[in-house]
Amino acid sequence: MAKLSDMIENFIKQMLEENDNNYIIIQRNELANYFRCAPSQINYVLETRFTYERGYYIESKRGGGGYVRIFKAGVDEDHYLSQMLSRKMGDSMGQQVAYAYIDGLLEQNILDEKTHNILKNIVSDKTLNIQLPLRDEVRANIVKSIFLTLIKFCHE
Amino acid sequence: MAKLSDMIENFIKQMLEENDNNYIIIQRNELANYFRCAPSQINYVLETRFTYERGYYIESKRGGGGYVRIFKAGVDEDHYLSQMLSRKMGDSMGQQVAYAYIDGLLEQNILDEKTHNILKNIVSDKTLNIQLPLRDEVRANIVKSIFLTLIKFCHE
DNA sequence: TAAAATTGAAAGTCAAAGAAAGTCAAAGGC
DNA sequence: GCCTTTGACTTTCTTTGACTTTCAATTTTA
Repeated sequence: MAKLSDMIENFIKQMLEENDNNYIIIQRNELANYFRCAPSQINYVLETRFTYERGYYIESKRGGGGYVRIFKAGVDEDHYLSQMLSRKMGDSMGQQVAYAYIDGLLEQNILDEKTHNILKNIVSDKTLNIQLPLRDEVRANIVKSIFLTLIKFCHE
Repeated sequence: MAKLSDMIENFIKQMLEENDNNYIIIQRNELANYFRCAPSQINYVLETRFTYERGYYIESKRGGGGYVRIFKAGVDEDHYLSQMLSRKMGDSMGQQVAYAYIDGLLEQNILDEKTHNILKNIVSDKTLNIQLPLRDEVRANIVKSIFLTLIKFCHE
């Protein structure tokens, strides 16, 4: 019965949707209290679901008056794609990171669900079943190729 | 007494029939418990009876809140896809052959132009820049994975 | 009274425990 | 001899809790 993380994820996403800004501010302990879970559970959700690759950015402050601020990347498709490409995408990429990038494309409404699914399966370890240094290199190439193709489509 | 595997197979098929969606979600351990068998028995049934050649697609997640999701293709309306699926694609595939398969998906209106483009770039020699016996094997896997995933989405 | 220490209120870190599912090889039945 | 069945072991994902760090406000102290 471990849907807690999913519930928290959806809760945060809904807050982001309903908000006029591209960010929300939460109190970690308050949210943990609301869901009756350990505060670190919130960190877990943020670390696994609201990553840079998925188009999110987290900022926080400790101590009195502390907070956690969650940003969601903007809606300019072209900009989003080239940002992702130019920053951080290395020559080697693990399965989870690749998944995150592709999830981000769905969340930004750049891909529909069908394509999203196809691409995730393509970059899975199961499909890319070759030796490990190579596998992650091919995967990085594939993900980059996806972003490149999408950028081309922006300019048509 | 019918074999256990057959009983489990029928049970799952019935669940699929009675469901409005083209998929069902089960807990592996729960089902194993229901049939009083080892959990891995469920895997055996899935591997031998719910293969993609027969028009099924399996998706699963481990850990807390884990599940197994079984999709059934709507075979009737999708002549093309089910034909391709039951036909064996080789374990190795050159660029041109892969292109042909992906072009076919566009012609059958199974893919839109954007996705079609992304996929063709993925299976290109340029993206898959590894040594040659391996390259064609990975490419074959990718193309198969595409068709496999499409099963999920071919219900009216 | 200004710097320094104290305190309490956040958030962060990390590792262990728990909860599924996957793998694989050996044993059992026809 | 090939399907089935089982069970031990592995891997992945989630949840929890104890401990740490940071910050601001307040209180002490020179």
